Amino acid sequence: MSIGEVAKELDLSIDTLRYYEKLGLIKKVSKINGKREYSEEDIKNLKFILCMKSAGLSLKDIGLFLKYYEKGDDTLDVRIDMLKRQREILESEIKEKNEILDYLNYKIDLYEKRKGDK
Amino acid sequence: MSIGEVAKELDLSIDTLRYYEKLGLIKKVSKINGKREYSEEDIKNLKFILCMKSAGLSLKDIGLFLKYYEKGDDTLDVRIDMLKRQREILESEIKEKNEILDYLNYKIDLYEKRKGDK
DNA sequence: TCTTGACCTAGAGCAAACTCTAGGATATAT
DNA sequence: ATATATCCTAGAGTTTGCTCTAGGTCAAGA
Repeated sequence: MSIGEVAKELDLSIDTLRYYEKLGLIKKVSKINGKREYSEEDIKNLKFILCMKSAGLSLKDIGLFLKYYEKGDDTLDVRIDMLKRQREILESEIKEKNEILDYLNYKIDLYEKRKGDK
Repeated sequence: MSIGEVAKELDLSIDTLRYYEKLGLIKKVSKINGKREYSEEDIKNLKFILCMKSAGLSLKDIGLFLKYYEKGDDTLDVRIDMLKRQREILESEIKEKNEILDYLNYKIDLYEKRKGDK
């Protein structure tokens, strides 16, 4: 898959794909005729990165995690810790966002009522 | 309340408080002896800003919202729109984060099982 | 043949949201 | 009287995560 196709598929910019590679989040993508050709493996890894990103990890932490991952099972504990810590963050974010959602709903209600009053 | 007290109370840095003021998110805080003295009103406004921030609005958008707010009821519609748009964003964020949470749980489970296997 | 489109590199630039620095004032405790 | 803590301003610097620029290669279609 060419970089343009991957970008479309994953909804990233071409620049971002090259940027992640430069940061070392994915290995150097193999090239054909000087052009990147992404393997299924590459795409799987990119999807994982996006997932971790949605979980709220910074690119730096994702890189760290992946480095541990490459070291194999010796690093299972560290990785579990990272995931658990992130899970806590995620849980409190969800909780907070739900509260804010309630507040927004309350506020919208209030405004709509006031609109009707005029 | 002094700036230091407010910072502690709202869990912001002193710099951030001055920064928000400089951006015009809150009015110039009155000063006693050249030192800021925050009123209850100021604190209420700061809390509102933090709330909007948690809802995911940028400082710029918060400033915009507050500007509309000051203009009074003529701007109700715009403000309702902003809040509704933000509500949608928030809802999809919550949904996504819940999915990621499921994934994290799955992943952690997997890892813990593997740990037991060794 | 010419030109269009997709790709390449290295490095500069950008927006957001802080955070820090330098240099200084003031007030309270010892 | 001196040291410590807290505050002040203006403006520079930082971090994150891109995004854009300049200058160039290469293959395919009109």
